[in-house]
Amino acid sequence: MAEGQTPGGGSGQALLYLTDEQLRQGIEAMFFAYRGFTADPDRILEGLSYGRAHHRAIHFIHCAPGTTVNNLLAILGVTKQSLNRVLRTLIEDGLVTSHVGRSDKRERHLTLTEAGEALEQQLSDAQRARMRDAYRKAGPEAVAGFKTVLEAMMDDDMRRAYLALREGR
Amino acid sequence: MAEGQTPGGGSGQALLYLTDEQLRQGIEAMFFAYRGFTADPDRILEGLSYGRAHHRAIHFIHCAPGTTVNNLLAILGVTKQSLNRVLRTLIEDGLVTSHVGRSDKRERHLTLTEAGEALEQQLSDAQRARMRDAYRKAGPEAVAGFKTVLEAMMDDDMRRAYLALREGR
DNA sequence: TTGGAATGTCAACAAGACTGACGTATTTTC
DNA sequence: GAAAATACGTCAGTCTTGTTGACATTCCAA
Repeated sequence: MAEGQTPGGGSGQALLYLTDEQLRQGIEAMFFAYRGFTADPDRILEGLSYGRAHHRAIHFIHCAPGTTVNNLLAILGVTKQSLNRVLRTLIEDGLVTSHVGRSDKRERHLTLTEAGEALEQQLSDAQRARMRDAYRKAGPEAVAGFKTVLEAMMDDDMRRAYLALREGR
Repeated sequence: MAEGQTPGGGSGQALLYLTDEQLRQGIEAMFFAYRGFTADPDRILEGLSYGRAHHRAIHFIHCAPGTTVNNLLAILGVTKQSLNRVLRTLIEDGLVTSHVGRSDKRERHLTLTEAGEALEQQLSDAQRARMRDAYRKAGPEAVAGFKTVLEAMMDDDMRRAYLALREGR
């Protein structure tokens, strides 16, 4: 507890960006930015009877078509009961299809239907538009720094999942 | 819809960081990083009967002691009824005090008690520790870029609230 | 002084997370 | 071939945290 005000512990100058005050600002920036980050898709989903949970499922099924339920579970970090509620409505509404696996018939492979892809596009366009504006305002060097810090902030297994998704494309 | 793959529209090279794929990566990085960001405080609060909402209230009351309920409402972006439930438990448990305003008796001014400050320290230390590690790994230039992008990602009124908090200190 | 606006409280409800228990099909292991 | 493990679905119940609606108090201005 009571971490020092100058965490470097004597190296001075170069570590000014690690003061408690700087860190607190970063924490608040993260909080407010995340609100903006989710605001646009939330607005779109409001009208339909879907929520953020549906958005996340749709996003990752789009990224990894044919993924299994278990896979999705690991990425989203929720329980299967929780995911199942979401998936059931998406399948009922014809946005997602579930196919029994060929090699392993216990698995269900999830894919977006045409309607599902359309909604994904709509949500993704809105979120990317904000992201693009932010990136453009900030410039390429800032964006590189942004990603570096975010990556360092993840838990180890989340970073693995993140990097795996990048490679998969 | 169907935003182009190279959004610059001809400028080529310099705008490669604005491709849909780059933006998508940023979106996912944001998602995974936010999970890490909240993981440590969540773990601490798990044992106590508090959640993330309590953490947020405590954080901002700590930053602006004596703030009113309405003020807090604007920052947190929830309904007053929702905030009230959280505040009630915090007051009952002796972590927050609520004083009737002197000039305007409708207002309640909120402050952390000693116990409240202690919990704030504990939560904040945990969150800062992760932030500090991430910052240290990433280096000062990356951190500057990180903040620039986050700030550009906020809604206008959120950015105002964020900057106001920075100035207030 | 009276009526409207602002501040905050109480009650009821919904979304979405969680745990725990159970059932079924399939695969793997001994 | 029988037993254990895996993948998935479901039912039931709880918790946090958001919502709306109704209401009390206080302030201010017509």
